[in-house]
Amino acid sequence: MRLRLATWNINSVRLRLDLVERFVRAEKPDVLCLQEIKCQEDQFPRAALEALGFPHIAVCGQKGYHGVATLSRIPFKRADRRDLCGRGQARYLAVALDGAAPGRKPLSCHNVYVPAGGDIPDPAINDKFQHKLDFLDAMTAWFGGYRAKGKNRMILVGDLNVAPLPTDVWSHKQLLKVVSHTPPETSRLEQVRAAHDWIDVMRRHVSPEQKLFTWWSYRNRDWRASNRGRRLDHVWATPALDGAAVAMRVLDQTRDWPRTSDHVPVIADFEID
Amino acid sequence: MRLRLATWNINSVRLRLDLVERFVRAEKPDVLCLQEIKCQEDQFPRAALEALGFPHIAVCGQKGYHGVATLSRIPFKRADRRDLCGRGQARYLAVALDGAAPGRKPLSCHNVYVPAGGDIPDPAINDKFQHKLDFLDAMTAWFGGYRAKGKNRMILVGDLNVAPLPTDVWSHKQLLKVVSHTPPETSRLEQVRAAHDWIDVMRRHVSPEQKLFTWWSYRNRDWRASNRGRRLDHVWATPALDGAAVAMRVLDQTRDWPRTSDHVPVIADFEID
DNA sequence: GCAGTAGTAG
DNA sequence: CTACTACTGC
Repeated sequence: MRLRLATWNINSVRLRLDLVERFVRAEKPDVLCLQEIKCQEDQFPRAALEALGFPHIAVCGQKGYHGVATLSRIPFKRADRRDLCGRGQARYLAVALDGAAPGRKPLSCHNVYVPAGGDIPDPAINDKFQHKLDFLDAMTAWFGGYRAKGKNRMILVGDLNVAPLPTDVWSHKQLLKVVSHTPPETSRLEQVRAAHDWIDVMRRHVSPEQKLFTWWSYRNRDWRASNRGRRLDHVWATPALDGAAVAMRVLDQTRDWPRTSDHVPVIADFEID
Repeated sequence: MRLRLATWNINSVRLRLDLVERFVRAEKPDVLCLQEIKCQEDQFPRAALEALGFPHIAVCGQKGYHGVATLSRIPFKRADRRDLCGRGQARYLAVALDGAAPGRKPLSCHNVYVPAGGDIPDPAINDKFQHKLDFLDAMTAWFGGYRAKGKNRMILVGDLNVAPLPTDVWSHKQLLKVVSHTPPETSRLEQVRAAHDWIDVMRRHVSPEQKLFTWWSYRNRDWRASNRGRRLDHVWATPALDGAAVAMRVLDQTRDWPRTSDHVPVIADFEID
């Protein structure tokens, strides 16, 4: 079957429910992973999103900040909300997409929101940066520990808050000392990736020599003209899914929608057997 | 000449500039008195309101709260910002409308925002209520002291935050202990009125037996059905203008406008010679 | 710049 | 319910 998966840091799902609806009606993803929902589970607009065609919804939320949710047209089980580095924050939600290929090999979807890391890239004086590095290390440990890692069919999506490649930022040189593109972050993200042999699906579809962004700050008034973006949102897949990712698109037109998120959605189409 | 004067507690002029424009284009007042502009003078949208046909603008503002402004199509002079009871708040602005009848008898317009008074109608335990009573007494002293009071042509408008008559509230009985309609307030407002022989222009046009409201709380979701309003906004004139107020209207349709103020405008037409 | 929080004010 | 003040976070 064809599976369309989308990820979007929505920056408050309650405030942008109308934009989620607009996006879903236009693109019809089968699975939609949201980050920064900024609400508790009981405040999540579940009914409206069910009505939009997602009967299966899992929410991992907290008050005011962070929070992730996975919406699905197809059934899933074992929604796993996990506090990966023990700070009591809602940043990781995994579901087993058993409805994607009933009776066949399992497929799981891991929705992640990595800490942004604050302003100063020094863990000694900025605990938020320390937390970000710790969280990335915890991801390495958690996913590295998955059994039979080479055979598992897994998709990891979300706002990883790191732009790993020089072409993932508008200026590699200017951003080397800016949180999201510093060597301690990019090297740790590479450790996360390598520990599980993750494939960077977006870069399978867009050459690493080409600039590719998913986030533009609200502070740039003309985001498209200045184009000071970063690729903070990612779609990864395990080697068992290599070749299954048949298409990928970054929906940057949503960045012009009224009162939108500073992140744009990323869509990946998988051909699952 | 015919002079159309309007008063409106706008509850943030910056947030509702579009509504002011809509009102002005529809009703074309010559003088518009705003209360609760909620900004300092340098934040006031002067250019936009000049472009709307008010070349003469006086602002008496403070940061965040209160504040009054008088906009005029016709020239005025001597804008008098006055702290009537010495608490450093922006609540009173008078202008001399010499352009209304050039070379003739003077005409002045006094724009007032009386303190709301808090929740508990007891000056001993609620200083905001004390302030309201003090402010009303200060108005009595200030206007009572105007020279040749019987001959002066003066108009006083604004949000006086008192509903003096039983028909100025939706339930006289239920509101007798609610700030805005308690005896200490209504008796003090009557002292203000009597000390200068002010005429209650609105009640010259609508019988005191008829309910008449200018404010409906945001908390009533269906304001028109429940109609739990109060007459907090007023238009007064000195006896020298008796008979000059040829028409009066309460613009309650604006209460249905999107994101509107909880107060509606009051328009009074004067035939000035 | 634009979310959320809390408190104050109306 | 809807303004404002601030603060925090991204």
